[in-house]
Amino acid sequence: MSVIPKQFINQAHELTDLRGAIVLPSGSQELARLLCDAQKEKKQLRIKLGIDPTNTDLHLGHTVCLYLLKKFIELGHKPVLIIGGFTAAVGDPSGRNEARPPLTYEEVNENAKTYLNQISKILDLKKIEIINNYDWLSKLSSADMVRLSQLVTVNQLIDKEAFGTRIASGQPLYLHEVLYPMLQGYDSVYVKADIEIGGVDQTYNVLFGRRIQKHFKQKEQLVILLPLLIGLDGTKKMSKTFNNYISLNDLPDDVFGKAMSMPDELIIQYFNLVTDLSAKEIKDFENSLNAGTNPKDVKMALAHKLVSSLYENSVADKAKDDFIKQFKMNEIPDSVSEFLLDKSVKIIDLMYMANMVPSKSEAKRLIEGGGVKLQSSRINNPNFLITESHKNSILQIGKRKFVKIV
RNA sequence: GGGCGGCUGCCCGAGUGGCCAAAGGGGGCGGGCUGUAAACCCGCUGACGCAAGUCUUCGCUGGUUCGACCCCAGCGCCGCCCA
Repeated sequence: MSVIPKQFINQAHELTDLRGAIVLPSGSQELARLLCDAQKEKKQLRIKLGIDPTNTDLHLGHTVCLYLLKKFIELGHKPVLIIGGFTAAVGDPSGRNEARPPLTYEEVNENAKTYLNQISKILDLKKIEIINNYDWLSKLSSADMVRLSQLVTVNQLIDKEAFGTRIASGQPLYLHEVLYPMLQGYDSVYVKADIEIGGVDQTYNVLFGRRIQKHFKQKEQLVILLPLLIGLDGTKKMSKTFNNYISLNDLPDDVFGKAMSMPDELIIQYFNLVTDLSAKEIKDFENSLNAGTNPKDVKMALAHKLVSSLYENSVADKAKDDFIKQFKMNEIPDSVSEFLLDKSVKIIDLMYMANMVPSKSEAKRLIEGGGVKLQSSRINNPNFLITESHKNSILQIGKRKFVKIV
C-alpha cells in the first residue's frame, strides 16, 4: 500500500475524528485512502444516506448527517439521499422496545415532501441524488426476497440487542421488522454506495449493507457512524419526546433563544455537528473559550450561526438583536405574534384562546406564580379584565412568550 | 394449563374503606440570583368554575357499601416459578 498524502489524512480527520464519528471497519485512515484513490481516478465517491420519513417535523438532531454530506459536497463527492418510501412503511426497529405502528405509503409520501423541503434549508438539493427506495424495493419478487433472506441467519438477528431484549422480555417481534436491515442494506447495492453514513444507533443496519454488497460482489461500503446530538438539556439525545430540541421549523427568535439555553459544555459539539464551519474556525472558538472568553458570547455566535443556516443572514442578525433587547435591556422584541381582541375578556381566557397555555388552570397558576406581565407590569389577578384600552399592549408569559393584543 | 407477585397522576413510588386530586422523589413550569448557562433558594405541577363546588383520574368491566385507589368477582397485560 502506498503512503497516503497528508492532505487526505487531514481531510478524513476533519470529516470524522473531529466530529467524534467512528469509521468502520478500521478507522479514518481508511477514509483517507478512499479520498485519495478517488482523486487519483478522478471519481466521485457515492455517499449514501438513508432517511425514513416517519413524521413531519425534523429537528437539529436529524441534520448531523446532512452537515457531513455538505462537507463531502465541498470535496466534490456525490451524496445519494435515499428516501425510505418503502422502508419507512416497514419500520426501523432500532432502539425500540416495541413495534412501530405501521405507516401507509400515502403517509410516507406526504412526510417525504416536508422532509425534502426542510432538508433544502441545509443542503443544495441540486447537488445530491435523491431517490426513493419504493422504486426498487417494491419490485422485488418473493423469490428475490427469499434469496436475500439467505444472507441472514436468525442467530445473527437475535444478536441484535433490540431484538434479543424483546425476545427475552416476551414482547412481540414481527417478522417484517426483522426484514428491515436487509431491505435497507440492499439499498446500498442498488445505489452502489462507496460510503454510508448514519447515526451510531444505525450501526447494525448500516453494517448490514456491507454484507449484502459483498454477496453481490460489490466493493463493500465504508461506514461512518456519527454521534447522536445531545439535546438542549445537555443530558439526553435530542428528541421530540424529551422536548429538548430545536425544530427546523422553529421561528428565528426561538432558534436563537433555545440555542442560548443550552449548557456551555455543548457549544463546541454543536459547532462540530450542526454547523458547516471549518475545523479551523471551530478550533478558534474553542481556543477562545479556553482563554477565558465568556461562554455566553461564543454561544451567541453559535446561535447566530444556527439561525442563519435555517434563514437569511439578516434574519439571524435580527434574532440576535431581539435577544439582546429582550434579555440584556429587558425590552420587548419587535416581532411577536398578535391576538385579535374583539371584546373584553379575562386574562386567563385570553391566554388560553391565544394558545399560550394548554388550559385555563395552567394560566391561573402562571399568574399566581408571578409569571405573567402586561406591558412590563406584573399581573397577579387571574380575573384581570383585558379591554379595548389594552390594545397594542404586550402580554408576556414567562421569559420567552409574548403576544401583542390588537 | 397451574401457583405466586404486580398494574397508582409525565416517570418512579407511597397509600390499602371516608381526613385522597391521592405522601415523597424525579422531571417539567414559574419566580429570585445570573450569562435565558451551571449551582443555589422559593413557589406551582388533572380539568372546569369568580367562588362554593363540580367533573375526570389509581389496568378493564361489573358488584358490595351511605361511601372504594383501597373489599369481592370476572377479564386483560407484565414479572417470577411449576407443567
